[in-house]
Amino acid sequence: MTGRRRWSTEEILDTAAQLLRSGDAESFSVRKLAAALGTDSSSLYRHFRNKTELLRAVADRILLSAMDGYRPEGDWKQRVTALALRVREAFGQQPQLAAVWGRYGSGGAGSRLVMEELLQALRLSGLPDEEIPARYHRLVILIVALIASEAGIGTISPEEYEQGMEQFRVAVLGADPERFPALAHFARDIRPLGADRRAAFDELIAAQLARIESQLP
Amino acid sequence: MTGRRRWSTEEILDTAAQLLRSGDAESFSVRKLAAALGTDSSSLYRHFRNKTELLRAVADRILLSAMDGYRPEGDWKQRVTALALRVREAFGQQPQLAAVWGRYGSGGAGSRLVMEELLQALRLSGLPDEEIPARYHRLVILIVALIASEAGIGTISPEEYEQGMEQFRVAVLGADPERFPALAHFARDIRPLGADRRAAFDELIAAQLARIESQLP
DNA sequence: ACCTGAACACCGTTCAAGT
DNA sequence: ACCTGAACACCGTTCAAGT
Repeated sequence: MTGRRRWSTEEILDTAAQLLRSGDAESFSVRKLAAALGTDSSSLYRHFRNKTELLRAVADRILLSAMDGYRPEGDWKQRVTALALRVREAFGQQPQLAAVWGRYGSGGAGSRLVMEELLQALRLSGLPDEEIPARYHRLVILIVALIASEAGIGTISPEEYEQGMEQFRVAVLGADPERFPALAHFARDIRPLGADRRAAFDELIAAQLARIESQLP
Repeated sequence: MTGRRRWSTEEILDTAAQLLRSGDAESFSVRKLAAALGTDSSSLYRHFRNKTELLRAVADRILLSAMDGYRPEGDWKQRVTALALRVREAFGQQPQLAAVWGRYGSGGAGSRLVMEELLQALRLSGLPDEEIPARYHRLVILIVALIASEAGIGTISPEEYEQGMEQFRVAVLGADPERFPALAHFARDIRPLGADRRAAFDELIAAQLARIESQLP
């Protein structure tokens, strides 16, 4: 409408982040982003090689915002826990970005901040330097997998969620006690995959940190 | 070509599984499945409400095949570990089904077998019955998250993988030692998210089992 | 009663042609 | 030098019309 106009990469990322934050984020597309910018989708391919590269850049900003105002506090275990929770929290608001991050990583300024803090915390644990990269790697795998998995469940549409719960109930509550004695016995207490994620997150991280601690020289 | 023909749900699932197993599985679509069956995609909507329901049914068969020939062996920890590895192995061949499973679960005969075996193993641990559902839930979250996350990384296209590695290397190897001392120090030993998944899987499960053990009454 | 063709409302990405 | 329109090659899903 206003004629041609050059968009900076920054403006594009901002608009994308905004679009993803808004309610209908489930159906983000390059075409919708272009429409929000008042241009055609083809113009965006000057700034990004493909949709993944664009989303990775936005995911990195989530990490950046997660680290905003961060101050390390407490012992190494508290620092790792606080860091993991911050990242989880930040992606909890943007579940589809969490999925991108889980698959491709982000590889920008935000991920550098997170990596640095996690490594610094581990260095305080008393682990010898040679053992830190492997422990670091496992912690990253754990944290990323838990956050991306939770986010994936968080973007299920209500109809699909209901379909899933229906089948879950049939499988669990309808289990024949002869063939599935344990399942029948616990049926009423078995929770679906999306339940109690925060508690499970805390506990699974704590277990891994306890494991590291128990193996200190 | 042979004129009209009624497809059983079984035949559809078989063909879908076969299609997903074959090389170009990355781009599975309802239309391609219909083409493989020699019919139109619209016919399939008589058997499934939507694509997710279809894929969930196929994912359940993966669990069924994972449990094929399974015999529990060893103590409870060995049983949990063996079970988790079997499921991981089965989905390793079908990564896009792992993604569906991680998001929606399967809720069929296969998932019932897995739930039963996991609960039976936990019952042998010595945990009191009241504590079993919560521990079970955490283990499921952990196992599902790790398998789905690994599978997600496994379906990245070579070009996208290379793009990601490029940015990863820049972020890690290019870290300024002043601002990122720990990252710069460990740069050469930091691995990408997809590396050493099997070892990380084993170790993260083991940590959780050790945690349960340490909290036995 | 069952199946199908055609359509609807979308995608990501490319590239010749325009200004 | 930059942007755009139009096209390519797809999607999942619905439903009137056919047999």
